[in-house]
Amino acid sequence: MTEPRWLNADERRAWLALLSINTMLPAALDTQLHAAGKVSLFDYNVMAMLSEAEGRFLPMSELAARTSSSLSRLSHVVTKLEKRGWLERRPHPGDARVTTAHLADAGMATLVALAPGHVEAVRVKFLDALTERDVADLARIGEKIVARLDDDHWILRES
Amino acid sequence: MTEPRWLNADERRAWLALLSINTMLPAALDTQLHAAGKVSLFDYNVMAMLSEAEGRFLPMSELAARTSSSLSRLSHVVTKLEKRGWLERRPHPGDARVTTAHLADAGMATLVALAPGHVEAVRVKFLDALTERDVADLARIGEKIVARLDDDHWILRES
DNA sequence: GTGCGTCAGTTGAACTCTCAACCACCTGCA
DNA sequence: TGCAGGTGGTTGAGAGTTCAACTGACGCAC
Repeated sequence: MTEPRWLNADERRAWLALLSINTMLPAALDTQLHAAGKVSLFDYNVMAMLSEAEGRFLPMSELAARTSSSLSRLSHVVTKLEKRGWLERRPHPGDARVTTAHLADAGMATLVALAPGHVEAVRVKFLDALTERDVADLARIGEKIVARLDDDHWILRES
Repeated sequence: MTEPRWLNADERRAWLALLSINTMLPAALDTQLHAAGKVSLFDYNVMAMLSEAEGRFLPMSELAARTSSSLSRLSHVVTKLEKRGWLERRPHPGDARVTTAHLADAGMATLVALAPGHVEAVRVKFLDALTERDVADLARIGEKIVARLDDDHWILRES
């Protein structure tokens, strides 16, 4: 039971800033998306990830990985989005354990309608505060943190 | 209605990384705190902010500002923590609209017991992935983002 | 081919958060 | 002095999230 290493000034600043961003940034983006189309940031992301996948579908577990969420959370949300006609669940032909989530045309249309406003909000609330250099640094540092939290996270697969 | 400015490669990397950190980091710290003492990261932070305040109390609105939360969310949580005997609400002598939240001795004891494990988790899950330089960069960039989201956020008051 | 451990996903209950409505009090101003 | 508007805070309902328990299906071992 050794004395814990408390945080130094920069560590504390970095941690407090991250903590604040963590609550304020999703809140701001949620507000914009909810006003524009009664959609949460998480809902949006689920659909965005599907829209970028080949064939616009993914197994539930892969979709959970790409949204950094639990399967349980995803399952509840997919049920909700399915009721709105934006998504569809289908059994996987090769493995009966697997369910795939497909982005329906109505979901794609919603996404297309929402995307410009959302991207603009991401810029206004976040990216516009930074220089090009900052953005590159943040990408690098952010990916280090992601790697620490999950060493084979999908966002590390490409780059 | 001009064409939206889509994200370039670094912007996309930075945004996706931040989004992932945003869901995974609180989840990891919540898990540790919940295992150690049935406390959420937000609960912990509420008590930590009070412990650092002079006299170990703050008006609800100031506490909300320091935890980047809504007054409503804070009020519910304070009610919960009050039931556990860790906090106490008191009326403000000078202004009857104001309620102050006081950290009780039992709350302070809980915090002291939890702090070493929590700080260690912050290091393991996050800071240890970074160099000194990274931490300084992140602090600087993070504070820029915070400023963009709330230009007189309390963490900007000191530095 | 039967049995056992694991994997993919779902569900319901308990808990948390958000949103809007509300109350009490303070402030300024006529 | 009295009332209009703003501030600080609480509450309840509804939406969302987590956790643990559960179902089926795969796959390998014998």
